[in-house]
Amino acid sequence: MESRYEPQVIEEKWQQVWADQGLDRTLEADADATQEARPKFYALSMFPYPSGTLHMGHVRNYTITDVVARVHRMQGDRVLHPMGWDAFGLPAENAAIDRGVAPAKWTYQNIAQMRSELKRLGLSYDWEREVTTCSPDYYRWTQWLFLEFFKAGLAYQKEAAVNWDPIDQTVLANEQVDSEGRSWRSGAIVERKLLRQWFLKITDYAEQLLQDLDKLPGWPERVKLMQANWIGKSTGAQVTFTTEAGDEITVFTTRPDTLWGATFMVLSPEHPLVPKLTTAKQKKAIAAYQQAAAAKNEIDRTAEGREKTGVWTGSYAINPVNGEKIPIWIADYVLMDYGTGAIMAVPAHDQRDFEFARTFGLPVQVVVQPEGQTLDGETLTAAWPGEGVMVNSGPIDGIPAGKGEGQSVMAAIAWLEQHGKGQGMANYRLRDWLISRQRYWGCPIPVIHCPDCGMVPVPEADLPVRLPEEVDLTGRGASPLTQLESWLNVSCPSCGAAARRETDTMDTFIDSSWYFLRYPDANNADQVFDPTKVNDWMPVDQYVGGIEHAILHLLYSRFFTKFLRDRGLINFDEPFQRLLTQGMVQGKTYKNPRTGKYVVPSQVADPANPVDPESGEALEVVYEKMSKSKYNGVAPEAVINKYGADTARMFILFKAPPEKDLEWDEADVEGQFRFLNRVWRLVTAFTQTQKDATQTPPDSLTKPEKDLRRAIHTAIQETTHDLAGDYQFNTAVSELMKLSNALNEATCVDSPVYAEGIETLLRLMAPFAPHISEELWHQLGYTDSVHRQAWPVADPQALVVDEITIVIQVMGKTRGTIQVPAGADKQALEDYARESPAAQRHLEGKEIKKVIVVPGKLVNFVVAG
RNA sequence: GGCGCUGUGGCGGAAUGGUAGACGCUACGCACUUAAAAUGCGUUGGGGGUAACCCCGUGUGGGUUCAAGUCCCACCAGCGCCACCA
Repeated sequence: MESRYEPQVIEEKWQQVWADQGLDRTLEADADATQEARPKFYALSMFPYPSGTLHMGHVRNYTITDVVARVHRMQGDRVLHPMGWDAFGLPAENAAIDRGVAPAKWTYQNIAQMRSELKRLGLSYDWEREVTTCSPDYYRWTQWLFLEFFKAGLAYQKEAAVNWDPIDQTVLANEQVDSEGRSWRSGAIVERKLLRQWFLKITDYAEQLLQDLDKLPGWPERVKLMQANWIGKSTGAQVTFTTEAGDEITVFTTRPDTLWGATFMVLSPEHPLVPKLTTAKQKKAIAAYQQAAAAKNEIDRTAEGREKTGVWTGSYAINPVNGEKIPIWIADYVLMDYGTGAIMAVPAHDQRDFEFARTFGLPVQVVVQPEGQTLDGETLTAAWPGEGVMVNSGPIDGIPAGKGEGQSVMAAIAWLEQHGKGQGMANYRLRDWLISRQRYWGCPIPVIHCPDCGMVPVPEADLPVRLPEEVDLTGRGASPLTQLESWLNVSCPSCGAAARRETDTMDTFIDSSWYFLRYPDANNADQVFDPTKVNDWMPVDQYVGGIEHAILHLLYSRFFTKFLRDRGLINFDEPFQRLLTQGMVQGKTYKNPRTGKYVVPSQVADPANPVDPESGEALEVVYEKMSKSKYNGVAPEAVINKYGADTARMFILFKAPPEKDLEWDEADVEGQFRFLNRVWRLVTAFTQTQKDATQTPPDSLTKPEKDLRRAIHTAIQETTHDLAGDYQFNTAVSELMKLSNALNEATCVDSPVYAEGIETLLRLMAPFAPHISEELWHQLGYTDSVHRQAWPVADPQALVVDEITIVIQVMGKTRGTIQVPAGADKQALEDYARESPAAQRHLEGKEIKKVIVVPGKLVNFVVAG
């Protein structure tokens, strides 16, 4: 009587057994001191925000990392594979506002829910190292790290613009402002308001963060490119202009060679020198322009497009290279927070400056003359940013002009430096990181404001600064922390005077910028971590997560790592050795192409030929990001209930390469379930006929045995290859299918080779489908876990073949194949090929000019005519 | 505007410069069944031929090579990131 594959039964059973046995507990470096030192492997998935339910994207992310962790365990590494919760953030506050549930309660309930869902996936986490960023045990050390930045002078306050909701009188996060610039809650047009904010000085690390991207060969190129773009280094020179009144205005330019063509200057409306430069006559106009610019939010500023606006200050500056007197304007196309907030305008060679000059009738001076043309400032219709020869440029006249580090730029920098008028330098687009949030559910910034001592850090012994849990959240007014007198009022740690706590909390990106450093020593109550343990486990060997974190999270984590290295806390400078950015999981939608509306799948009568039940129009089937409004979400719970976790895991790995988007298709899931059923029948049928699976293969094998053994060892070789380095889980799974097919077709079911095949299949399958592999492994009669078995190693002997297939080509076209002895040399191959019917057929009457022989592959005849 | 990535059957996708389409899904046919489901077997890029075989085919156009899905150049389409960045 054959048993049935019932994933629900065996999955629950084995999850319990593994938990009881502590199968997934991490092995520390000193755990097996008597044995040979084992290599460490740190496998990490980006930890989730506990929103309440698991979605398919999570399943994909964690399954990938789990397979990697399991393979490394079987290969003998000691593996760290932890999980935790990125638990601070807005949704908890929203839940509190909407439903009156305390953020902490809501968050911990969600964590419990998601943890139990995660456990049903059979992920091999060491749950004893779980971290939760909203727990005082964790954020105490977040605060401690903040103080390290503070001590190092890298945490500072300055005025910065925030999104201000004038109706609710509250600060909004960028995500709370819709595309039209309105508050998500009140619907009011969001204003910009200057408030004192905390920053981390990430710009100090701009150059290192850029340079060290080269140290990351295991990262996807595009992620590195995105980071490089974000850091945005440009090289050029800094030049100081002096006004008639003697004030200095410094500008940054990437084209110092065009200095001789600067005909005016433009300052950002917020530039501190503007009031001083403004003449009495211009005061009104300037003030009006500044006010208009300040009121504009980012949306308006970009929506305005190309139209150039600006006002003359009434003052002039002297161009340091030629002594010319040029007017100083203000305009909002010059940004205060890039470069110096001021530019020299070279309208002949910069399109923006050109447009500005034409709008306001300012002079245009050509200093780069392209070959074969004579540009004239009067008649120019667009700026010439290209190459040419320097003209009207005094000392650098006649030098070829190019972009970037071209000759003219180098010459100009050399001249500037020699005459003390400027110097070559680099500028970065990267800004300092604004980390303060005027919100409740976050890590409190551990600072006290004393009327006498000023800003005083909370002493280490007083950490953590606990986030009070008894608060009312309304979504209106300031953060509840600013109302909570019992919490707010403290005595100054330095002088004892009455003082007040800082009420801002930290950006949640801070919490996630160091969590990977906590896992190696997650329960340390005395230290942020034991450096020995962190230095042992770090860096993360394989990090897996969504591409949406390509810039911020990964950049911030790199910044933290470099900073902590500089503080002497750790001995490495990059946190993530290898990075895999997995693609999205998309759901199937039925979309009416005319109306753009989505139809509920249950209303589609014939899925093969979908029509709109209302209009009868044909629907198109498109895969898009899962969402309620598209009726295309698939809940992991439902899939596990129906097919089991093993099917879900296998399907997700097989359906697409990990970095590509994956189309969730029920029919394919069925197919995957069928495969596991085939394996089940294959192995259970085997255990009924074959008693001893442990026999060693005999010395001489029959042909079918040899063929099967080759299939087995090819599967080992290919699967191992697909799991090494560039993870190709989809082809690895297909290798498992091939091996299963080979065993199904094999005739030598009584041979020890067949038993070897069955065992190998289970071992190779264990990381992918851990439950069914374990169950069948035990059905073979073993009592130890399949997950504790060694990863199989391909036997080169088994891969040896007697005969190989050689391709016959004529003029590069394949004309047939021949079987030849495996050891045949070049000459023999050519001889066999000449005699082959395919060659005979196509060579008849032709003159052979050349024969290309690629041993093991092909013979190609090159003929005349 | 700048910088990148991707284009392969009905579909998802395989192919160290060397037999394009592995593996799977779908569809069709057959077997088993009273029937269905499940399962098993077969076919499944296009065209021609009874067959052996032949011709065409990896977004488009060129090139390199004995040989190109793969390398180079140009273009087209889709996607991503950055963007009044001096």
